[in-house]
Amino acid sequence: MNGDIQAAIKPGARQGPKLRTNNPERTKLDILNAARDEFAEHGLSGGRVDSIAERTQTSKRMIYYYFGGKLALYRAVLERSYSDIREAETDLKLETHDPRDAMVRLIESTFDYDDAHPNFVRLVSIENIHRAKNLAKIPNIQEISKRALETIENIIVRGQSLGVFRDDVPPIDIHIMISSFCFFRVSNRYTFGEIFAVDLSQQECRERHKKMLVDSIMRLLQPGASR
Amino acid sequence: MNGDIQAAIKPGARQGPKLRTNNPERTKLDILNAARDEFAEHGLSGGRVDSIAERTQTSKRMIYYYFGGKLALYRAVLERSYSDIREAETDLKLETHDPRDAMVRLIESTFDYDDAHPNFVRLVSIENIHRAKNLAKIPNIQEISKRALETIENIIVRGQSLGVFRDDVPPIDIHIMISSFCFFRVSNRYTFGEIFAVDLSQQECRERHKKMLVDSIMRLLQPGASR
Amino acid sequence: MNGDIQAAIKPGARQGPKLRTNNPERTKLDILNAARDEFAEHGLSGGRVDSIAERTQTSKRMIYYYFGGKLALYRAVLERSYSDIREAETDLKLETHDPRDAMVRLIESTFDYDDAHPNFVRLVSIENIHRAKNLAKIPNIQEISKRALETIENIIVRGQSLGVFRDDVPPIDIHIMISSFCFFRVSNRYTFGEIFAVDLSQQECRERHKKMLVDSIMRLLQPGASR
Amino acid sequence: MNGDIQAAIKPGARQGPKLRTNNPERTKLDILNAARDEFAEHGLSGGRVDSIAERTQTSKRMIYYYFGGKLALYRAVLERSYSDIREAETDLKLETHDPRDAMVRLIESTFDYDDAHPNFVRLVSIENIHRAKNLAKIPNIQEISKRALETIENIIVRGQSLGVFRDDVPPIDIHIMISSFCFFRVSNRYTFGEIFAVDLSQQECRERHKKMLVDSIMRLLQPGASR
DNA sequence: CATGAATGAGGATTCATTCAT
DNA sequence: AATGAATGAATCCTCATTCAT
Repeated sequence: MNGDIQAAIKPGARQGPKLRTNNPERTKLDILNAARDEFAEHGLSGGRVDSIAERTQTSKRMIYYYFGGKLALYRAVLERSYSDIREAETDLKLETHDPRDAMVRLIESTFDYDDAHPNFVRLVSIENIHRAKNLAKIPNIQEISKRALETIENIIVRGQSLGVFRDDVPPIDIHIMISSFCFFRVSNRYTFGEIFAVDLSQQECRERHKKMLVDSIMRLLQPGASR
Repeated sequence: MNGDIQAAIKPGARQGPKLRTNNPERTKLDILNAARDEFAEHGLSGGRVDSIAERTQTSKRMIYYYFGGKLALYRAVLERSYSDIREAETDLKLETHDPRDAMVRLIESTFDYDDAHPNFVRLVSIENIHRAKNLAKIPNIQEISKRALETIENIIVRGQSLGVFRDDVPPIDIHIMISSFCFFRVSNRYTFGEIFAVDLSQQECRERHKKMLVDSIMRLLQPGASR
Repeated sequence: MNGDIQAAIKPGARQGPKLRTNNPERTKLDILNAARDEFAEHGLSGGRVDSIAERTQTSKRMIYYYFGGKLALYRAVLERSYSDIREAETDLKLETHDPRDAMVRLIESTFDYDDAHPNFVRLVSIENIHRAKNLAKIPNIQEISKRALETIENIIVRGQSLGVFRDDVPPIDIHIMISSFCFFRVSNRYTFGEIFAVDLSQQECRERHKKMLVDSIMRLLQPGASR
Repeated sequence: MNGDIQAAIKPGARQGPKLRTNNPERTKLDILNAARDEFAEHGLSGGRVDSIAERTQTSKRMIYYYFGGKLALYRAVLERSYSDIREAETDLKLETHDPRDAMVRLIESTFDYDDAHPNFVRLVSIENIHRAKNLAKIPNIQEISKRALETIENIIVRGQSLGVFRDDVPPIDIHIMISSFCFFRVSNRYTFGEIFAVDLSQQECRERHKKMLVDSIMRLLQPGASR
């Protein structure tokens, strides 16, 4: 019916397959990594399925084949990002350390993780713009994350029984205190840097901030009269 | 596909102006407020010009007439949000207070501002996703914000000369310490709430957190041996 | 970011506007007629929005502008098709005729309408494949159609009171009897023609069938013993 | 966009065969039945190869393996549907009955067949939308169907020679008269039901209509003056 | 100062089909 | 005899923006 010019070049559409892996897991992971980068960079609405495809070794079609759609892919990215961080956390083995020492290590590793994973931080920011409604759809998300809180609880309780930590601060509040600083200096690096003409990503600043956070939390946990 | 015939669009009836103000300033402000809400809710890429128009008393055409386009409108929203917050800050008149008292007031007012203006927090998060490149386009943005840092510097310097504050912590680090917590508990309320099954917006939690932050910063500023 | 070959020719997309009417009603009607033909020809799922656009003086974009989507457009077509036929029916003015004469006229006009409007017949067939769920969404569809039944009821009741029609056949059954034949010989023209190697659309056949239907219904309505 | 992460497609798990029959004929029949249901429900363009595969015990790949493609499968479904009905017709053995009695039985069995096989009715409607061009491709389709007409011819000729049937109505017209009513009340059940708020599938209505059709055809065949 | 009508360019998704073993 | 993996080509739809008065 329309055998006219259909056969002519369609420049935008020539993102053919670059590699036929015949390896589903590898292909899926390839897509997942590409999607993580794209969504971290542009958000859910700003991320383009075409751009994700261009970042992969396969075609756009495979995104739909393996993930079903843009939203489902975003959710898969979110899920993996959260299991990645929890995996990193469980590797720490802090239960056996002296509580003060364990706390310092926990603070530093949290600091280092956010600093080393700006894309994770961006994804979490993005998900908060969406009021976490995609995170809520991920099964077992609370299970996955529970361990983070258990770790800090364990350290604080042990410190309290040794008398080195005060006992009127809930572990979750210490957690949010630590997280907020580690997260913010990565997430808000740009507006903060623009407004105050500083570069929060510099090595010198990073070390100073890490020390300050440790200092701040340790002082906060110290038993004795508040102001 | 549109599932309901009732929803069939009647363009002529829908996009017309609801009110002919003949008052340019009022119309512009109306648009600006609508845009702030829309962008805060959905981000820059997620925000829809149509939706903004629907939130106003005028038509979509007026957005282009007065602001030129979506991006320019977003920047206008950003600019106004930042001048709003700086205005709030200058109202405090902290220069005359006792330094410790001034610091407490500064912390509490920062806390209260973010808590009371979640849309501002959201806009800043969104702008960070865009790496603050729109903020950078706003003339005098550093001028506008400089005062915030001057205020905290003034308090700390006065405290140091009175010997009530230590002198090895840069004012900007205290600022980021305060900001990070105040901002994060609003910006990351959703993912945090989802993961740990808590509601950070509750009155009881708000008061506890405000006290903790004040306590934490005052301890941090206290002269004397760090751990 | 991708200022590469985006600007190159995209042959498939060059169905620009052929005419800028600045006349919404005319444009809408143009689309509606094109859609009627396309949907009648290929059904709802088989009909292509692109093809509809090609049949019009405007672009595909206007279909979405005025109707919202493919399904909504299909429903608009359906609605108009049904109001068209009811309009034709109300023009008959059969209430004043002798009942037998009125019945003959009603039968003949029903026969002629379906014969002259194969696209209407096709649309109704198509809508039945969809189990009339789109028809059900049209407001007042029963109101629109009620008159058809009232007409036949009026004729039969008058005939019964004059004793020329039997009174044990419900008007709606007479209606379905008439409709089924008029409709079927158009709707099933193709399979019937293929199987029995006849052409139901020929003038001679049409006249023979019309006479037979009138004869059949008049015999059916005749008072007196059934077999 | 897929609204539920649960629905994320696991292609490997979804498209695999559920049963390895090692029985080609059984597999083909399984596919054919699934295809009949799918095409009857959604038409040729609306029917999905994926959906057909899901209805079977095998994989989508087998459809191509055994039938070659969607269109060929549709034609196979059509062919089988038509041979099924002709098989039913030849079972009647009407040649030996009294003509009037045979005619009644023929009418009733036609009525019952369409009533009992709505999917056959739907397929025929669908094929008419396609102007029977697929039916035309089926070899021997006229041969297969010729018998239906021969049956009715045989009855009418015998009735005419006995003087119980008039001789000015062609057998094929009686056939279309019968078919149209039997077919229409199934094919157009939905639009008719929606418009007139009746349910043509109810038992009471079915019996009333069957009686009326028999009455109508017998009156039509009755020798004697037409109106 | 204001606007109703119109739209090009993209963007997400679906579908029948083929590849390679 | 059978299949898991992969895909080109549409196809529907959306979005910021401009035209013409």
